[in-house]
Order: sequence, then structure tokens, then C-alpha cells
Amino acid sequence: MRLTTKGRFAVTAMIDLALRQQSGPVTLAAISQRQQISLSYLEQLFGKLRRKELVESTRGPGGGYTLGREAGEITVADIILSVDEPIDATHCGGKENCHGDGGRCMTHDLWTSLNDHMVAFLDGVTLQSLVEDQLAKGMEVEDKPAAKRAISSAPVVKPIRVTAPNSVFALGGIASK
Amino acid sequence: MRLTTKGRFAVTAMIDLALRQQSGPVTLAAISQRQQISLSYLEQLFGKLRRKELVESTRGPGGGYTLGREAGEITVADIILSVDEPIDATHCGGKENCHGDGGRCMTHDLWTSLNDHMVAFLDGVTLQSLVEDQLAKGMEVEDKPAAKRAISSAPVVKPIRVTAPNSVFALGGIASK
DNA sequence: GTATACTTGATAGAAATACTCGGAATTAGG
DNA sequence: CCTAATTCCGAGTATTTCTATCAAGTATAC
Repeated sequence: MRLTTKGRFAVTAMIDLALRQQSGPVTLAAISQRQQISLSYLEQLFGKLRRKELVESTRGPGGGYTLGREAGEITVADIILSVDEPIDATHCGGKENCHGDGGRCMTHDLWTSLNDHMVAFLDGVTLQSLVEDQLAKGMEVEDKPAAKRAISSAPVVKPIRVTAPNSVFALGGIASK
Repeated sequence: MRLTTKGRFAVTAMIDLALRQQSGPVTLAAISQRQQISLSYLEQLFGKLRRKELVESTRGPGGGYTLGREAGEITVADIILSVDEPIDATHCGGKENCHGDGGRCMTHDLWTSLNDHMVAFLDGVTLQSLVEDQLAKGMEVEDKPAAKRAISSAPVVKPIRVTAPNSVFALGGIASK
């Protein structure tokens, strides 16, 4: 198992989603704004998450993403393994002449052990528990009004530095009109 | 703490060094051959290891590297942290308004916890223990002839060029698919 | 049906990292 | 002094991560 920022972004986004999906599908644009992750990158990550059935998508207006199963049934390990494809920490392809001559691939056991250790740890952490942590910490999720477009009507209090806003479409909807 | 191939190469090389330093300094060229890690890359890694005083160097013919302290006093965490620059796993600079508004940087605690967990694990593994594992496994370290140049006598056959040398990603791709 | 809000995919570019190269500086042996 | 073995350094190239943009596809509402 690799441990990079990619997996971290995915987990962050999934927590955001879990926190807010009660009031219906959550759009990537919203997650992007809240978590400061580029929309493009989220799209890429959620493509993988969807293929692994960790999330479901609904298209069209009012659409967005929802969790593919109960938050208590999704672990951090699930998420990281979904987006961080390449595996095999052993560097020897997994088999051949691994302890053959003169110590090639000596670290096999070490990495296998470390890997197991990490997976075990991350597999014990579910989205549910993370969400509860967040709520316990006093974070409040503002109720998203079920009305169609709360976003465009919301006054943009601060023209948050937008060197790189969202996709053309989202932008057009929000800003131009 | 990040977990990449870089750290793994460094650990592998350090084990090799620990196994053979009794008969004097070990050259990077030798490690390169045995562990299939490019010499250039080893040079770079050992530069960092030296700056962190995990190894000592002797220049000139007959030179090479030796451990900077007892193998029992060097942990895997030491090595990885030396080559894989620190890097703040929290993505929020480490402090400010981390739980300020609307859930920014929610995963802080998760990553901190994971980090601690991994460091604790890797800090419990010393080079010494890894070396013993290797020897217990029946690996034999051929006595390096104290004579000056056993290496240069090796034929000039260029090692086969793989498309993505030393990349675990290439290997991972093969293995995982 | 037309417009709108949203996902999906694909591709190309910028930034960060992983890895390599070419040459110094340093030391030992003749 | 000269040559060769070796570390050391500063760039360069390649890969991977992350963004930006464009072009559809799909569902909802009017």
C-alpha cells in the first residue's frame, strides 16, 4: 500500500460526502469549494470510487454523488486502495527468485509486514466513525436547503481568490448570470 | 510520513551495507550491482543518509560507506525519514484554522494518528534485527576478498535495460493487473 | 422541445517528484 | 606526477500528480 496525498484527498472528500448526503446527492463542485480540491481532480478520483462502487452517481439537475453503502461499511482502506491502484510493496513482482542469490529483495518480509499492519489499521477506521468524530468536535453541517439552487442565490460574500475556479459549466451558472 | 519506493530503496541498501561492512567500507557500485538500484540514485540517497549521519564515507580507492552507528541503533524509521523529507501529512500547514469553518482539513486527526502508528511500528525495527532475519534465513554473505579490486575485474556487460528501471510502479503494474 | 444542471470522459498542460547523467573533488598506489 | 577508484555535486530527463479545458451524455423542469 502506498501512502500519498492522492489517498488523502479521496478520504477527505468521502468524509465531506458522508457528512452531507442526508439531504440528497452532493455535487463535486460543492466538495471542491469546501475542501479546496480541484474539481477536475475530484472527478478523476470519483470515477475510480464509482467503479469500485463506493459511491453512486445521479446525473442531471439535483444530481451528484451518494455513498454506495452505509458509512459504517466503508473503511479508509477501501478508499485508499480504490484510488491508489498500484500495489505490491515487495519490489520483486511477488514471486520469482526473491531470496535467490545474494540477498536480492531482502526487504520482502519487512514490507509485507508493514503493509499488513497499515491495512489492518486503516481497515478498522470507517467513514461512520470519522463522521462521528467530526460532529463530536462541534462541527456543524449547515442544512442544505432542498430548494433547487441555493448556490446561485447565495451572495458570494468574499470573492475568494479564484485563480482556478471550477469547470466552465459550473462557473457559468454561478458567476456570469 | 510518506511511503514510497525511495524509502524502500534506502532501507534495502542499508541492510546490504550492514551485512557487509565488517570487511571494510562498502562501495555504492557493489550495492548497486547486488540490489539492482542505479548507482546515481544510490549516490543521491546516501548523500542524505550521510547528512543525517546514518552513514560515514571514505573517499578514494578502497573507500566506500560504513554505518554511522551500531546497526542496533538505526531504525527503519530513521532511514525513511532521512530520505523522504519530512512532509507534513496534515495538509493544513499544521495549525491554523484547521477546524475553523465548515470542515476544512477534517482528516487531520486521522493522518496524525496513522502517522504515529506507522512511525511507532517502523521505529521498532532496527537494522540489526533485519540483518539477523536475513542471516537466519540462510543467506550467506560471501567474504569479500580484501584484495583491492574484485569488482573491476567483472566483465563490462551492461545490465539489461528494462523500460522502467527500478520503478516499483512498472512492476506493480505487471503484478497487479 | 428547449434550456439548465449535473455527471462522464478524454486530453493536454503545469507542478512536483523520482531518477539519471556528466563531471568535478579526493585519495591510494605506482 | 599520473592513473584509477571512489565519493560528491549540480544539473538534466522522465514519471507521476494535480489542473484546466473541451465535448458529450442524461435527467429535470419549464
